[in-house]
Amino acid sequence: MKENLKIIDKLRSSGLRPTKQRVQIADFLFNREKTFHFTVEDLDNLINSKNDKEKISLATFYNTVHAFTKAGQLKEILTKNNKSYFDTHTGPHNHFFDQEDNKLTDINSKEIQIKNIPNAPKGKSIKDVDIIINIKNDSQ
Amino acid sequence: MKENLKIIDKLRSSGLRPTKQRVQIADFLFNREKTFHFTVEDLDNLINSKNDKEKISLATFYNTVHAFTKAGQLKEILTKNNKSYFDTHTGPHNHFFDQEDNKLTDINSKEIQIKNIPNAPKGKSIKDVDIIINIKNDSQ
DNA sequence: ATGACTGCAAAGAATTTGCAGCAGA
DNA sequence: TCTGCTGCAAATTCTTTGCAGTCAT
Repeated sequence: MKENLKIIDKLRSSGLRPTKQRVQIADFLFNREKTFHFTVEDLDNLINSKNDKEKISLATFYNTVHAFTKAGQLKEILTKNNKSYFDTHTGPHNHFFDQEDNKLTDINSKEIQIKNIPNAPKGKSIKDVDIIINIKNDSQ
Repeated sequence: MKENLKIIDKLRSSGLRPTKQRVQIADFLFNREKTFHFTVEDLDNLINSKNDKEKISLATFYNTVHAFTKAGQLKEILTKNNKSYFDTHTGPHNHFFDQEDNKLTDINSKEIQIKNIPNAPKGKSIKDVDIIINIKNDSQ
């Protein structure tokens, strides 16, 4: 468990106590090369299928994922699926969403440019911009 | 009810029977100047508060709105609210979403340009692109 | 010790479904 | 008449909440 020191630091620096469950979730989410897109249900399945013994409860997945999101360690992504998707890649970038298998894929932020973003209405300011490119199988 | 002939035609041309409920909903949605953004709950409230007598059931609102969407008369819009929003404006355009009062506003399509839309992955093609500009009250 | 966190189960919100009866063609 | 549509209620799905017990500090 030596390699989890940085995970524990990551938790602490977000004001989160490094509980067994959070360390396990954070380890699963953040100790990987490629960015990872998931729903809470995915997390539940993927993590709890490993532990035959101590299952982490759904409520804890929700709590933890929201805590990570609020702390800026995860980013929530919109989809046409009316479900919450999260992304371990928190920098500015956009996504393909495949409505046939409900899968998200990163798009390199450099590739897309939006021009002429209009001003926000009076009294409002722009918080962020979500761009989703919906894709489907080629029509055969 | 003479003016509803075009509504009835609109329904028929989408393969929908012009039932009393659908005509009433379509009349409410499409006989207006400005585009209209709504959730099913909004529709229910707005339409059923008028009819004291015959309320349209929630299931019918869902059925009808989905039928209209499939027929291309409505467009579904993504928001950070994990709720289905619909828009009577079906042409290509984008939206502001105000997370403080959960309201959508149209952005004139001419204003925004996206450059360098990447190619879809192998075997996939782009269906459409959703752009949402999230706004909030000015920080005071 | 104290405050935060977890797990469970129940509640809640949005949406879908099954099906009997009704209504448009 | 016949098929599609409506309305109701129950069911589903995703998410949140309340709270007692547990754990980190």
